[in-house]
Amino acid sequence: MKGRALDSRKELILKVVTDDYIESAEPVGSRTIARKYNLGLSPATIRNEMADLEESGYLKQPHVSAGRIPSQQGYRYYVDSLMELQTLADEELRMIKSYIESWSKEIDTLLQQTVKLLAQITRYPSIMLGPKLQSAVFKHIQLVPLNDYNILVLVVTSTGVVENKIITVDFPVSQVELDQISNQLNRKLRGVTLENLKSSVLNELKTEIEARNGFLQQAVNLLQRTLETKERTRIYLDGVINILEHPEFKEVEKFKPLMGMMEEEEKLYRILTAPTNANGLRISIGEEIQEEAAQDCSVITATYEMGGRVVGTIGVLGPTRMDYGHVVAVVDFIAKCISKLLSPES
Amino acid sequence: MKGRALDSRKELILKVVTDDYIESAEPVGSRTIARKYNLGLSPATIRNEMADLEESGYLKQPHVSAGRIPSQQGYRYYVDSLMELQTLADEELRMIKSYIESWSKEIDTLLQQTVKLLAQITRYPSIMLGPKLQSAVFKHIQLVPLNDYNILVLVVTSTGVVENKIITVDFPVSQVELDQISNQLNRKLRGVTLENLKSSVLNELKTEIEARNGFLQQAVNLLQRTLETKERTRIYLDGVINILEHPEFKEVEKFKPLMGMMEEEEKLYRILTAPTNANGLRISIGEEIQEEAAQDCSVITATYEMGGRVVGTIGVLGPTRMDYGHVVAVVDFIAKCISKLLSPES
DNA sequence: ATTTAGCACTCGTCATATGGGAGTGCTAAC
DNA sequence: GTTAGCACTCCCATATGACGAGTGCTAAAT
Repeated sequence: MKGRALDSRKELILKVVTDDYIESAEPVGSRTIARKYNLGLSPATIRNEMADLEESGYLKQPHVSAGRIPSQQGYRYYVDSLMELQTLADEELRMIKSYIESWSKEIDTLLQQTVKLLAQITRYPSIMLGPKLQSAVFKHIQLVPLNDYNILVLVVTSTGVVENKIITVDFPVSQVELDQISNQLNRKLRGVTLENLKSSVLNELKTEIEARNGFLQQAVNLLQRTLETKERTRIYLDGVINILEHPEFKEVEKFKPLMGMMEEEEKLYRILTAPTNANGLRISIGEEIQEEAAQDCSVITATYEMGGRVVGTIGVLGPTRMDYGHVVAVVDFIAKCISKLLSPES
Repeated sequence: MKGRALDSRKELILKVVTDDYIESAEPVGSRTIARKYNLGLSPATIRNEMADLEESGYLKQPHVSAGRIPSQQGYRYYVDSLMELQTLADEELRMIKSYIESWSKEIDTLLQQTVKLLAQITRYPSIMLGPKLQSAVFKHIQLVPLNDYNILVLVVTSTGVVENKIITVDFPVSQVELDQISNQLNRKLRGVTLENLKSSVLNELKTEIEARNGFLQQAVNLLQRTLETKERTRIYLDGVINILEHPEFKEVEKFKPLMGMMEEEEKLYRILTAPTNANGLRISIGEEIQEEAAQDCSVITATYEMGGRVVGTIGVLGPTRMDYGHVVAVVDFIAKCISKLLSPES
């Protein structure tokens, strides 16, 4: 009974119930449906259908004399087959346009602005993962001595991302020596992707220069250590306040676990990096999110690219009773915008 | 009547009322005081004193048949004259110690950890302002061409802080040319504080090299633009969830404006940079905070230093009914810790 | 003059009762 | 297969009243 495709009238009713519940946040009853949407069906018929839908797991009742609301399975069916993708409103396009026009070349600022924009348009908390280091192309390395035993390693990649790490060494190294090393490394490594760099190039380099140059050897080690310990890209979060607009969180106790989750980068990271399907879009509903605190939430994410490669994820968190049709369209569109902004052709 | 010093018995009662209210979050009545604290006074006497304290503005009543709670003026008097500074608990010292031992040399990570620690110990939301750029000492500049018209300007300061900015130029500049420029600038500027750099040194340099070198001229302009547009240091925030533990925020509507405020860096910045007194400690109560959304809150901040100069602020936000005696001690102590960590003597 | 006991009064809180309304399932008629 | 009718359930908003904590005031005690 579960999971079977529904006949078209049941689909219609499931769709109407879900649409209405998403809009009103109130359980929807047969009478409401008959009155509000002209389906040519009497409340009694609708009741029968709803009872069937409940039995097969698509709807549920908060309590016996209330209307129906979609179950997780119901939302899933809705999202997969029933939902109407919305087109962006003029106002929204206007906001996006003005955002694109005033984009910052500072990647950090740009990402911050992007996630703020997404939160503003969707009116849900929005989360974004910075671009993966791996897919960037090596551009420049600079070694700056801070004092005798501490060296600042700067790695610049093709899009202006700067990674920096402080490394402690056992013996003093002079500025001049460091400059030499930087220069040699720059010559050798320009144009290599960090991924390759990490996995193979550095090791080749190491054997190649074996014994030829003690300092260079050291420097390669430094670089390797830098890339290795650079654990995770920054996470951007904005619009947390938006979720408080929804009645399901009007009690603090409901909101608290979610707030806790959003303060743990670790958890946000896990949520955003769950596997996605081909086109990069992903919708996770309720328990599909592997996260205790978000059982009553849904997450919509899209991946974004940089020069044709997927490098990061942007997404929205909301109650399961979320405006899927709208948010999917927005997230998808904005992910495409950021991909364009990050892939320089000029 | 207002603001006059209180006689010792009134002080005692104001202190007891405030202490008790901070602990219980319930209005405190004369009977409670007489029973709980052995002051050798009858409830009636205490009532009379409380009536006086209310008349002169130190206490107020939520409603006529409830106990008293401190007014803003009452808290102010408490904080200035009555509060007992607590000493840190062993557990807290242990946490701080383990934090110091595992400190990260990445300044960004270090600040993140610090504010998390503060939030954990105080159980209030904690905010921290990154070190002001101005007081840092110039260490290194690097110009990296990203493509023909975009140049990444990297400025490294004495403590390993990296500022980066992308600058667009009108005509292509080659890597070699940029290297020359970087080198020259590095020679000239090493050891100068950014403050001096911004205000005078760069201008001197500009006139000095006038016409001698077109590129160098350009580069100085770049540097100037970089330092100018680097508007504000990053703000770190953690432990927002803690404030939800307090009954004054059990209704979402009370919490919402605060959440909104904490998502606006602009506002956090203003709160943290209000003027402080000599020793760097500041306690702002209720309306003393120039921020609509925080009228029922207090902020305790301390400044921290880097090589003897005040460079930033760290603080805690809580309800006016805040555990001042405890939080002041912790904030002060942690500010001193971070000052030590940031002022390298090794 | 100050302190205290006593007392009437206020007001918020909590538990209980009550009625209305929205919605259901079931049955019988269409 | 659909629908009208109806009894029934259960939430919710409102009213009610008892209770208790706390007050101010007055008068007596110190």
